[in-house]
This record gives sequence, structure tokens and C-alpha cells, in this order.
Amino acid sequence: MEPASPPPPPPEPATASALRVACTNCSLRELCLPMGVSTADMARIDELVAQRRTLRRGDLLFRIGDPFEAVYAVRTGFFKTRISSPDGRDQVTGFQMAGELLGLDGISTEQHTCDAVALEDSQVCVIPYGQLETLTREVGDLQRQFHRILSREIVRDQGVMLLLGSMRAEERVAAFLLNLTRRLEERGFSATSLVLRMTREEIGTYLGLKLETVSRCFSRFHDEGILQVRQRQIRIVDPEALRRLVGAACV
Amino acid sequence: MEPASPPPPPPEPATASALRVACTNCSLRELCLPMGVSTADMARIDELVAQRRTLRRGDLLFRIGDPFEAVYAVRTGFFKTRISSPDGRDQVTGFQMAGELLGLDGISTEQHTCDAVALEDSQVCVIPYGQLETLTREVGDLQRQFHRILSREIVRDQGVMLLLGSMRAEERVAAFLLNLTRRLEERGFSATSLVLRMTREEIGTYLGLKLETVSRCFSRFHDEGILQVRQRQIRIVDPEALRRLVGAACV
DNA sequence: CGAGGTGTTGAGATTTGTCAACCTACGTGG
DNA sequence: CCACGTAGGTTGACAAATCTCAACACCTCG
Repeated sequence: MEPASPPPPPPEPATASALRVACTNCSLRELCLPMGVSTADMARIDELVAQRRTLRRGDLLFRIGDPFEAVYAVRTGFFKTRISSPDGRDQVTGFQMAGELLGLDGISTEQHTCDAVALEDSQVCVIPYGQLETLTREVGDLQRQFHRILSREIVRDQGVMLLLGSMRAEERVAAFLLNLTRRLEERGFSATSLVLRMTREEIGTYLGLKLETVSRCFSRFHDEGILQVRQRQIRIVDPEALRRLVGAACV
Repeated sequence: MEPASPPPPPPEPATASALRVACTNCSLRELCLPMGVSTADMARIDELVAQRRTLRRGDLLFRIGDPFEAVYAVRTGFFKTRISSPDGRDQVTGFQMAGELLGLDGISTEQHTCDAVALEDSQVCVIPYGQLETLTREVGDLQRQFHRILSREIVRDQGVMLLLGSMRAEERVAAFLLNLTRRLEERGFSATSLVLRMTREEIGTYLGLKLETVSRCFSRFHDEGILQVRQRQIRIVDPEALRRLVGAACV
């Protein structure tokens, strides 16, 4: 049920799902859409997020071509987004965890341009887009945060381009692990110990590599004492080595 | 002076720069930020775009780390954006032509995260971001279009990820050419004849290939009768062949 | 006319992909 | 509770794509 990783403090007790649907009570408040919104305006955002949706592992939250009606905030669980070329190859465009938004791609054409797949049992807040547009006009803090989120997604994508366009296999895998652990750490999880929610193939499709290459990188890192790898259980023994590999920053 | 391509009708006569700075008079109106804004509201947008900036070939419009103050609409000319990893490799993240916005990356951290370089003498409209935020709250059509532009950039970036992550060299070059000609055609230029504004190396850095590989792809396409290539002059003889190569769509 | 930036081409090195075998973990049903 | 089937993961040998390095051609501009 937790996004990843075994030992660390869960961001919110399991009982929370019994509480009223409201950003006000949500521990992800300061990571998610309401970040920076004053408590005075928070009640208005609570109205926005009137509905939740629960997905089982493997379920699609939306798929390519679906009419765009809402964006979604991940509450619990883990997702991947993917696009596919007509001849069947696909590209994983991202992995999303608690507090991150899904569906922003749909604004431009009013249709979703990617599939969003739950990689474990997950729950999302449904944010109807029409209402979001209205409310961003009235609540400046919300507008600012929404634009920041859109822009951050653009910046993130450009980082992925750098990764895909200029890094070799080991660097890509190192960057992937550092990115994942940084985001887990922001959510209160361990920065050194994690459980991957995706297969080697999904990692490969994200990093522009074949699954065997991903596997070999993990094995090599293991042999070099950088990681302990046991299936999807990863412990990062030497994070500095990973950072050296990607040449610092850009993670 | 024109964005690319030799024979076709320029989107606006050269004398236009003598006119008052105003979207109302701008031939790019229906490609750019004001798209979809009613004539009643257009005057308010004219106030927004109070300033233009002229750049010579090679000039930087902004660079990584610059404080973010405005977004820019390309009026004439041609740009590339690039990010760089600490060890000096860089990645061209896009090429921008008339009617496209630059600087959206800066919203998230209030600093620019990429360099924007003019690839030929160019002119941009300066859109101060604070004023844009204010006006999008008041003009719904503008808000909608701005969000669409942000989202479109996300979708575009995901297309580049697909290209970088799953296509081979020839497919990438074919997709690049189709994308470029489609956008030129939208601006009234020829769909089959163009002048590249960037070097083979810049194309390569965009496509995640070395310049020699790009050059070899052009040569192969030439030998196969798909293109006529003479330095930066390109004529597309068999666009269908290019489309077959990238497997239709996703351009 | 020459210099420097840009583009082309070839030969060989390197990285990654492909294919195949095999191993491991996990869930299901007997 | 165990056996088995299946999906996922690892490893090796080889093939293919791309990169690297080097030589040279071309073009533009001073």
C-alpha cells in the first residue's frame, strides 16, 4: 500500500481514508496542488476535490484518446504513464507517486495523449478541470502553484531528454535511482532503501534501454559494491558513486 | 530573415515591424498566445506585449540561472533551447519558430533552466510574466490558451522522449524532418523545401546522435531518393517514405 | 585567396541489442 | 502444504547500431 520502501514512516496513517475527502486534512498538502494556498482559501480547494478513485494494480486511470475531463492527484500508490508509437513500441514517460499530478497532457487537445497505469493498488483525487480553471482565476495562490506544476513537468521532461539523449546505460540507471530516492525521501521514506514497483522492462522502456541492459547495470552496480540488489529490493550502499556516475546535479 | 525555406510566402511583410507593437495587427495571432481570444479582449493583450527584443544570430535570449521575469513569443527568426549536464555535455531540447513561446521552464523555480539561443537574427515579443498571470485571471480565453500552450509543450516533450527512447537513427532524422516541415507548413511555408537553420551537430544534439550519424542519415536518404540534400538546403522528394520510416503519426 | 567552420566519408572500436538458456519468486490450485 | 506454472530476472555469446577518430571536401566570409 505504501508508495515504495520498507522501513520508513508512512506519510499518513491508513485510517485517513475514513476522513472526509479534503486537502485540509491531507498530509500531502504541501507537496500537491494546494501547496502555498492560504488556510483561508483551502476550504475552496476542498470543494474542488470532491471525489476519489481507487484502482487495482494494472488498472488504467485513463488511456490514450480518452476525453479529458479532470486531472488526478496521486494519494497513495504508484503509476506509470506511457505513450506508444503506431507500430507498437511504447515509451514510459514517467513514474508518479503520492502528491504528483496525472493527466496534464490532456489539456492541450482535450484528449489524453498517454495511458496512466497503476503499478500497485492506488488511490487518486479527481480534480475536474473545468472547476480547477474557474478556481485558479479566483485564488491567486492556486493559480501560481498550478502553473508551477505545469512548468515543473516541462523541466522534468527536459531532464529526461538529457538523460535519453546524452547518457550511457549506467548513467541512466544511476540517474533513475537517484531521482527515485530523492522523491521518496521528500515523502519521508528512506533515501537508501527502496522497493521498486516496476519491472526491469518498465525501467528499460523509461530509460530507452532493453531490460537485459538494465539488469546488467544493476548487476554491475552490485558487483562494484554500489548497490545491494535482490529482485526489486534495492539498498543503495554508495550513493556518492551514483552521483559521480551522473556527474552530479541534473537529477 | 525568414524562419526557413526559400520560395514560400512570408507570414508578414518586412515592413510590419514599423507598425505599433500589438497582437491585433500580428499575422501570428492565430498561432500564438492570443489564439482564441475575442476581439473585444484583444486590446488588453496588446497592453501585455509592450516590448520587443531583437537578437543577432548567436545571441542568448536568456540563459540557465537567469531570473525568470517574462516569457517570449518568437516573432521572426529561429531559436534552439538547450540544457547542459555538469560535465559539459549538452542536450538541445527544442527548436522554436514564429508564434512559439520560450521561457515556460522558468515558471517553476523562477529561474530559467535552459539557454535560449537565436540561430538567426530574430525578434521576440516580451511578455512580462506577472502581468500575464494577472490577465489570465481576467480573460478566460487567454487562460485557456495559456494552459493549452503549457500542456502542448508537455505533450511535445513526451513525443521527443519517444523519439529518443525508442527510435533508431534514421527514424529520428525522418521524424525530425517531418516535424519541422509540418510546422513550417502551418506558417505558410513549403512542406517540401526548406533551409535548415541549425548545424548537423545541433540536430544531433537534439536527436541524441552524433553529427556524423546525422550526416550519414541525410546521405542515405539522398541515395535512396527520399531527399535532395545540399548542405542546409533540403528538398523532400518522397515524404511518404519518411512517414513510413517513423511508422506514421507521432510527429 | 586563405582560413575556419561545417559537412562527408571510411575504418575500426565500443556500446547496446538480440536471442537463448536458465534461474528465482510467487501465486494458484490440488 | 506442496507442486507446478508463469512472470520476472540474470547471464552469456554473438550481432548490429552507433560512436570515435581521422582525412578530406566544401562554403562562406573576410
